[in-house]
Amino acid sequence: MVAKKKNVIDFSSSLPEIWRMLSDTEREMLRSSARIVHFKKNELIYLEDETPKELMCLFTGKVKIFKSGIGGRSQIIRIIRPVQYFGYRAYFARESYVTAAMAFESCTVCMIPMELIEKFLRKNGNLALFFIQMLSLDLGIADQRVVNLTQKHVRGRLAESLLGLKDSYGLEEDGATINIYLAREDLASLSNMTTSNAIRTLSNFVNERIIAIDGRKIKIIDEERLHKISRMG
Amino acid sequence: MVAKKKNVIDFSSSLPEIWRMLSDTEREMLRSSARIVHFKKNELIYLEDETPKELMCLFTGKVKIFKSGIGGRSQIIRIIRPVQYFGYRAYFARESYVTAAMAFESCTVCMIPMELIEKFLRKNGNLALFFIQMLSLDLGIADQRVVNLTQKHVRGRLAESLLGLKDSYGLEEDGATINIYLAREDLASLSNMTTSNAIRTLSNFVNERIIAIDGRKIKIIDEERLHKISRMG
DNA sequence: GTATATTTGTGTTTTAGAACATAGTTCTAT
DNA sequence: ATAGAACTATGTTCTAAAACACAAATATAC
Repeated sequence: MVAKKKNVIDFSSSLPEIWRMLSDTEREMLRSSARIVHFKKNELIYLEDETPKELMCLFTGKVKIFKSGIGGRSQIIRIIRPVQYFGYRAYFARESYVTAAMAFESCTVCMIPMELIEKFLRKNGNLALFFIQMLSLDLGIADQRVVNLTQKHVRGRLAESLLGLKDSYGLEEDGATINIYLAREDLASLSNMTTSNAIRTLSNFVNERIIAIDGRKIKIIDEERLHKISRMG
Repeated sequence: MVAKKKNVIDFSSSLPEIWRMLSDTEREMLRSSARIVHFKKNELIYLEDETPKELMCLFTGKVKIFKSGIGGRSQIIRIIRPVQYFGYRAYFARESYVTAAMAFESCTVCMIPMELIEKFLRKNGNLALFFIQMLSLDLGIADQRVVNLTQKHVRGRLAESLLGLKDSYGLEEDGATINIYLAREDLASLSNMTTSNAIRTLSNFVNERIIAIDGRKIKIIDEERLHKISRMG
């Protein structure tokens, strides 16, 4: 039997920022306490109200971070792409998770005990700054999102989501199709609208030749128009 | 002439968390580079697109952090009370400010060069953790706010804002009147609604004996009802 | 491979809240 | 002290988007 892949993970390329900032001893500690976990499509990675214990780094796959709101209506807060870190905010805030995370598709995630990370960053100013910068960027995005979701109309919000998905997950070989396979319901939850409205507005975009649809696959035809619609709200 | 108050600021009580974590040398450096600035009611403290240079700590007064959204429609993102730090996120993210800050009322603010703070926290794990924790708490609040502002109805959002104002600024001696003097327009901007709707909904709350109004002063009569309205959306 | 569940699509109805209009009231500046 | 500006209040109209209803098309499980 061939050696399992998980034992020969190249952390230096998989955990780029963190790995680079550590000393040799720290790297060894990290290597021995990190674990790789696989999640199937639609599997939950962590749940609201759980106690955060590990820093997670998405190696492969796609993840959504979501919140269940009023009357259980759930809302996607952000999406994670390889190689991004997630799951650490609540630990640092000394809170339970206020969000949940689910695999959009089959995923591999590296889990590192948060105690270890906290220990490292107390000594390692660069690592501390790295986390401060990630949190600061996310907070800026969250502030922007408040304005976008509350002030833009349905078309603007959907256009913005499509552009955001393209930014996060890129395009397929044809240079136009967004590289994600997403249910209309998720697209709606990301854009803060009902599923009906996501479907309807998507159809409108097709009629206006801004996008093309093949099942769940979305091809961007007129990106400039999308930008304009997103900007105008 | 009497010595100016600003020269005898007691940093140990005014900058509680940060001061406590510093060494004597660091304290001396901070003392010599910090400056105290006074802002009059409605004066701008910093502007969108400016370059962030200083950590700010509100000693006295009340401050709003706001963003101008689609078509210049402005929205209050968060409010600051004494003694809270603000104005540092954009520096850490290596961005320009994406928000602006304005004094609700006459304020004193302590300004500390961010370069100094960054230098300190690279060496000082506790200080780094302090900023990480503040950012993590704010990010959690921002995520919650996205759901609240997009899913709750007007009544729920207004009830939530009133309770938030009470939490931030407390009550007056009567144990019921919220200790802030706020225009309806600001209350609307905080709750993501039009001024008309803020006024109308406030009137409804008065009719329902949940609150009482005397000009801009708001007295909470039935806090339990407010909580219920806020929770139900 | 077929049955069942889920997702997608579209038309219709309803409603919350924005937009607008106008008047009375309270600040604020000189 | 008074004029003008800004804020508060309330009624009316209009509209975007939610809610609902029901096919049709896919996906998933057994």
